[in-house]
Amino acid sequence: MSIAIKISLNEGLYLKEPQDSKLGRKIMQYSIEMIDEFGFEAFTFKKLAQKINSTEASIYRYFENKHLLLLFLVNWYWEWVNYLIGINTMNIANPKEKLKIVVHSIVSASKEDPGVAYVNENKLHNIVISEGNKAYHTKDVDQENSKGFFKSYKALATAVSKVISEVNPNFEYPYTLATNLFEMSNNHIYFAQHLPRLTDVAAHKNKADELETMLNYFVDKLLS
Amino acid sequence: MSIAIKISLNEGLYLKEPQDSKLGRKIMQYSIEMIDEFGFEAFTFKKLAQKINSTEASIYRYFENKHLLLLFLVNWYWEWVNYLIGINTMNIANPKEKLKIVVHSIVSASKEDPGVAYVNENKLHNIVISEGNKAYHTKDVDQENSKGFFKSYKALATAVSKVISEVNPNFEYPYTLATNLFEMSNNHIYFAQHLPRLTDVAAHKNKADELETMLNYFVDKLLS
DNA sequence: TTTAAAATGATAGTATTACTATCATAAATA
DNA sequence: TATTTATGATAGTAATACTATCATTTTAAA
Repeated sequence: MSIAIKISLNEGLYLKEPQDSKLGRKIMQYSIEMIDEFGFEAFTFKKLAQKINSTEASIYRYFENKHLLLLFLVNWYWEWVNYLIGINTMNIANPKEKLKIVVHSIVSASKEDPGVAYVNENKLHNIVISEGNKAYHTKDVDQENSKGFFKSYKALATAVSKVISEVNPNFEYPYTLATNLFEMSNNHIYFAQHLPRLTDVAAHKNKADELETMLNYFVDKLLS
Repeated sequence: MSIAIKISLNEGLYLKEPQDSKLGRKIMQYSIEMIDEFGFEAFTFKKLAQKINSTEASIYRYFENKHLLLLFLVNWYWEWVNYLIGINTMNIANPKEKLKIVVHSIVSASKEDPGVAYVNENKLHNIVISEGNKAYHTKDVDQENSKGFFKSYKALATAVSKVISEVNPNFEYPYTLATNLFEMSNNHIYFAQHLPRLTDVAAHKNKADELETMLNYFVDKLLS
């Protein structure tokens, strides 16, 4: 028996659901690899087409452009994290414990294997870390937002903010803290790797553990 | 009498110092205007050349490409904030008070007028908010970092982290908190404007004041 | 003031990017 | 088997991101 996970995303993000066809899944798999390897700026549909022995035209049948592909991938990751949080905190009554699990899920999502063959969660996580905020730092944010292209991120922020409010109902900034957890998580992994003077997370050791400890410290202090 | 402020930046950021010539200053002034208006992606040297009645070739004599121009502008802003912090906290003995002034300087830097005619600090601040992290989210970070292209940001982070450590010498994450203050400041202004579900800062009211209150709350809680 | 040097303008050209369009063929489905 | 549907092959276009060359203007030195 195998359980197939398919994450449903806003239909405006793609022209044709890539998860439903061989070519579509190849596009996902190899775009993740190539963006991770060469960076989003250097990534083009032409290069991707060559890599997977297809054509530019075929890829354009799935995604309007590479920005929407990035948005699709990033949304996929956010959905995945949200899904994980849901599973991992299921049946946990204690809010504090719940929030610890949330933090752990954010930091370690890429280590859990969902069994989606065409998504390398580790590489996708790297993309979210390095290129993720390009997904919403664009002149078209408002228009894209009105189409629901950031729904997954908002849903995730809302879910986490609820746990935060459970821990401390008087805390005035649950949404801020929620998004800040994601942003910090991404930023400080990136800083530790590339700009170590901007963080206290050491580059050498087990970054994820250190990051998790740090986030938990911030959370505890802020909600006490 | 007039005091001319000239912010010195890493020489690798430009081919020819733009602050020293009429054309150079025009490039700074109008690139700020155009990036703010149309966004970094849509901004090109060709369009800028047309705007200022110059040529692409001439602009390329000042900056290798638009990414380095962005880096230059963002560094300029970081230097400017650092300079302001230095001035504003001068002769303030109490660390807590000092840190409050630091926070205020970060949030309100763009409101202070340095008398640099060719830099609209307000628009530049918008650029830092919307496009700032593209400055260091690139495949060439490591190489650019080794050339000192992020020195200004690091210097700023170091300066703020020192004040943080003055307030609480036992706090283990002074650099993290310092950079987090900048990132939060930028993010939550942006969120309030474009993705309000991601923040507790209200879009309508005086965002800067609200943001400042929020940052002070975070700082106080974390350092208590 | 002349002269040389430096800065800018004018123009052209190239490889790449980001697409769109059309038609043929292969694969899946009814 | 017929017929949608998906993909491939190919071509073409406008814009981008440059580089190169030479003429002209501006500035600074002699």
